Amino acid sequence: MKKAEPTSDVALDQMLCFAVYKAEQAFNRVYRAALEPLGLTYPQFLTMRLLWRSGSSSVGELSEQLGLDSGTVTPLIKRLTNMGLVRKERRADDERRVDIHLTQAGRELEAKSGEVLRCIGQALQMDMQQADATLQTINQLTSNLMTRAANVRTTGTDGDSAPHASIV
Amino acid sequence: MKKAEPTSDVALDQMLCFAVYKAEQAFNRVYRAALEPLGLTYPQFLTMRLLWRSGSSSVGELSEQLGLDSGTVTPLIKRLTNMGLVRKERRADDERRVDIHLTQAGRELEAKSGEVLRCIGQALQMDMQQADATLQTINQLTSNLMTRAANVRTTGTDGDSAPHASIV
DNA sequence: TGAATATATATTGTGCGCAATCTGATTGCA
DNA sequence: TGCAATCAGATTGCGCACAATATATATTCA
Repeated sequence: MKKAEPTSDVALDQMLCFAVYKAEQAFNRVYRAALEPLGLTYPQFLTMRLLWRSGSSSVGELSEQLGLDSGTVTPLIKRLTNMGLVRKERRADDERRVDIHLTQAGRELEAKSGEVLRCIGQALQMDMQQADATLQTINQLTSNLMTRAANVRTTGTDGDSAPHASIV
Repeated sequence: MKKAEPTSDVALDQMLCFAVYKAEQAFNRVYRAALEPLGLTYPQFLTMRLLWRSGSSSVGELSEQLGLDSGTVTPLIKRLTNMGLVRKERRADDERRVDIHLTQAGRELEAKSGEVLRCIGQALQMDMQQADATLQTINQLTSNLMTRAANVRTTGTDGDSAPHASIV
């Protein structure tokens, strides 16, 4: 019986994790260029988009929607505050909460966001169908990973129930 | 004629960039758990995989294969060195180059990598077909983005050549 | 009421990731 | 030979991202 190979013979480019890793890099780089005129980073832009939709939101709501924890969001908000785009206000009826409000400058910045998305849309080079299909595919992947994220360690050596360790 | 909306009405979950962003997060979290016994981070694991394949490699080669610049790779290597997994050696025939060699401990760590990949494979919950299809889809996306990454700013207001700024 | 518990946010420490810059080695060419 | 241009790595500074912890407010319930 053949001993299981360590599979280090599979190149990075054939691994799904690496493909996602590079796709994220690629998006980030395109956004970096497109966002340069606004002076925002990509996570800052996502945060501003949430605020443009809602007007204001608590730190916790933003964290949850972005999938980030307070250790990431708190300093991000601090930078947006320093830029004069948002304002923090402790909620009266629950003083643990801190609401983030757009300032006038923050509201005005939305006008420039359309051009950013147009840039990215152009870089994407996909029609709606293809973009949507890609979206579905990636969401399926994420959904699978999140399901098992908690109980990854339950494996053991249960043979072939894991379909392929080679492309992971 | 309808004025172009800022499209902040599109939720993050419908945006392709955000889907990729979250997929990367998900992979990272699954890997974080699976790599805990090895004491490696995900980028460190990728680097070790390259070295397990090649035995040794220059900083530049590693950077290029990982798609990262020296500002990321140099300190990463330093940490692997401190862990005793690799060793740096200036190349004799070109003293600008620094080769990274596996140590004995570094070589021995490969034995544990199979279990990591088995973990991830299990978390993925996909058969080979599906995983490969997903890989192709994502690589196509990355490839599109990288093509236009350089000349993102060339847009102007050229109307509808960009298929959709809404899902970007 | 008052003490445990839970919740919301902030802080600290570590490790990516990248732009900009620096140093030293190599190459090219006048 | 000698000096500019180039190249390989390293350094610095900033901004995520997350685990662990701290702090302050709310809630629960004995």
